[in-house]
Amino acid sequence: MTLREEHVEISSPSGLNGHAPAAKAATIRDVAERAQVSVASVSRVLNGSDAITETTRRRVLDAVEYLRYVPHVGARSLSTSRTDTIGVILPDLYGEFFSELIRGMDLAARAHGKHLIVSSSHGDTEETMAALRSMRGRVDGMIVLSPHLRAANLAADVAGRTPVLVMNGGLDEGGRPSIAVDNHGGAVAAVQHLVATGRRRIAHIRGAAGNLEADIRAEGYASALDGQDPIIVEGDFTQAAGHRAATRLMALSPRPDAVFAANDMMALGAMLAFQEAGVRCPEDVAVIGFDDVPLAALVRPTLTTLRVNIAEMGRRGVERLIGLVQAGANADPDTACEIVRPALVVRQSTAAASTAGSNPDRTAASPS
Amino acid sequence: MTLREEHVEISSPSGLNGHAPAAKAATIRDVAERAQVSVASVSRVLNGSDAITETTRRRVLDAVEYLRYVPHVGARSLSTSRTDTIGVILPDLYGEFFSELIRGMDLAARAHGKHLIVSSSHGDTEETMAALRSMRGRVDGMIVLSPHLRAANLAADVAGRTPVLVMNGGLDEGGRPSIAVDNHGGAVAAVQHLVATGRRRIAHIRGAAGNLEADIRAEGYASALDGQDPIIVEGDFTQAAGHRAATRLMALSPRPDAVFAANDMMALGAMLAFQEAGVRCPEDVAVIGFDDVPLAALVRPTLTTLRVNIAEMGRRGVERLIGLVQAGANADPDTACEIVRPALVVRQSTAAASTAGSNPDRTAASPS
DNA sequence: ATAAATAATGTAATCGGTTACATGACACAG
DNA sequence: CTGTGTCATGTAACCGATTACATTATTTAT
Repeated sequence: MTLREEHVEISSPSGLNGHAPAAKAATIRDVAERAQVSVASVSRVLNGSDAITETTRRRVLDAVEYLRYVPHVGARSLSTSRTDTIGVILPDLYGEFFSELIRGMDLAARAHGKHLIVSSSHGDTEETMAALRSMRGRVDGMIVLSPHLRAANLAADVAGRTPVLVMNGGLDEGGRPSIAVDNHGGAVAAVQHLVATGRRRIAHIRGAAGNLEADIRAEGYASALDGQDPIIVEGDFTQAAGHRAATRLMALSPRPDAVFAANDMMALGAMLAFQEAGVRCPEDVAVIGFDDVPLAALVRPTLTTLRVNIAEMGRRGVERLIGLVQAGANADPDTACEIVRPALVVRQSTAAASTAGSNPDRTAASPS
Repeated sequence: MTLREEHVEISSPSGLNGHAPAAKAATIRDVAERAQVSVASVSRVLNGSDAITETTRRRVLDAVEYLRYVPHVGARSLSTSRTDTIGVILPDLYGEFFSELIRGMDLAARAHGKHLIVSSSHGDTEETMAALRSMRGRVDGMIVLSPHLRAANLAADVAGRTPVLVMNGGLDEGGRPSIAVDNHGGAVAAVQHLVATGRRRIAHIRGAAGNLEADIRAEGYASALDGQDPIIVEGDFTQAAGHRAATRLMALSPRPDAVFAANDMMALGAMLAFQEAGVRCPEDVAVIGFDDVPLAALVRPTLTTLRVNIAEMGRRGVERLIGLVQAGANADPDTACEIVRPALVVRQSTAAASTAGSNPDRTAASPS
């Protein structure tokens, strides 16, 4: 006991609501002192682990309440070497894809009492590494999204002991735990759908060069063409690129009667370009996208696409990572690559040249 | 010096890349030992504060590199009582509004070397408080978005010493540092624009009841009507609500010749409903939204709306909060309410019944 | 009644940084 | 050659939790 007087605190004049004035944050020792117990007991009550008398528990909880005590996270993490935080490194934060992903991750994280640190790297490999380094030690595990295979693997390296879950769309992860969309299968399904609805000249607007998912989708497209020669134009996943690509496709003769765009935004851009040029969709040209962003159901004609349940994927990612963290240095390294299979969602944009109708099948909330 | 032998480390057989085997994470003491300096010097080098010989600096940095040393964040935060992390509590994570906001915040955070913890509360006041409590001590400051005035104020209370920046759309923040959209001014501008383009029966589709921003926009609408009686139908910010509301408006006679929806998603829903019913936009009815989500420029007719630079708002928020954190218990409490004025973006949906054309004035990138 | 087992609580070491203060080295003036 | 000031570095206390182990109280067995 120090020299400080020990008498019971006189309820402060301003303490009308029964709270301490608290000029400085209370520590576990303050709580212990006020509850007349040891710091060990306080810790035990707060972590619900050991056997504790009901009396003690009450006393501690009252003191906690009165002092508005919140454990110091840093101190806790210092002794437990856990942070209850997981880091997410994204190539970008723009667009509905990432917002959906974060939503799913947040859901899972909350459910497990974890916190989420997000950071974007603007697609730059070097920045990805920087983000990673700065997160190291701050999180119990990380989820890294990168369109480049190399970046993701480097990441897992730099991370050292920190578990890393890779989500970069590549299936071949060299034994790293990962989750990936079946881009190949999705592309094949898209082409087959177009073929099945009678299309014969199917073009592809591909994603950014060097982007792993773009490559795989393009490859899937080419492999599914039944005899027809591939018609591929470059894109970069933006709506503007889709617009430009469609313009180039219209200049071809014979003009393609179907377009498989590597993502929805490009598909939308293409649809607008066709519309502006008086080329009717789906009558003259069918359009199919990839992702099923909410927008796909809001445009007219509504867009046929391959649905990836993005939020669900984010949820799974977090859950999987938490598993990895708990496994720790255990055996059973969970080295699997989980594959998410996109589902074909047929809407108006690929109708067989005679169907119409209105079926706004999804809605999107927006706040403010 | 302990009993452990002190001889120079034999370069490990696996250390081909010049790195330590590192079975456990290196501490500052390991670095000090390897660099043959004291922990104080290591700390000084790493924090760049004090005077340090070039020789020492090199030795330390080499050791850091070799051991892949990363300071333990918890320990650091324990002694400095800083976390270099800021928390963001959102009512929801759904939709483009929040994704844009987070994007802007991330940008600013990175620029200042801060980390971002995000969490959503699903609009529930109780959950907002829970999120807040669990973040307390984990962050240096928080940004709280809440559509309910009460929640935001409670939040600032619960936070205790942690600085809180409120962004809830309410202008009257009782002296709390805040950033808010000028919802009233925006609504007035919307109505005035409709009046100026010759509309005479202007209806309003309002946002969710109890939502502060919805209330203010509705109030602004009513106040700007020049003599005309208000025509207000309920909504909840979703596209589906806009659709339903428009259906009800079409049943009125005489039918309104203009609709001001409290956000873009409802405006889009309304436009679709009109379109399906054969009511032409803008010829028969003008539609104006609020927010300027990327989608607004992608639909046909393109949507006139009030642009709020959401990402910029997020950036400002973080910057402002960092200011608050640095000010600390200083005087000059920075109690201002910063106001963001939305800008009218005129597009096709409010053309004066004779204009047409194609002007896809914005594009949106999407990744995968 | 006493020993042994069990339950509840307390004491103090520990985690890994930062930093006030102490110490040592060195230069230069006298 | 000594004293003094400056600069670089080292020592050790401290931040606030957790938890192994020690201690005390309580129950049960004999």
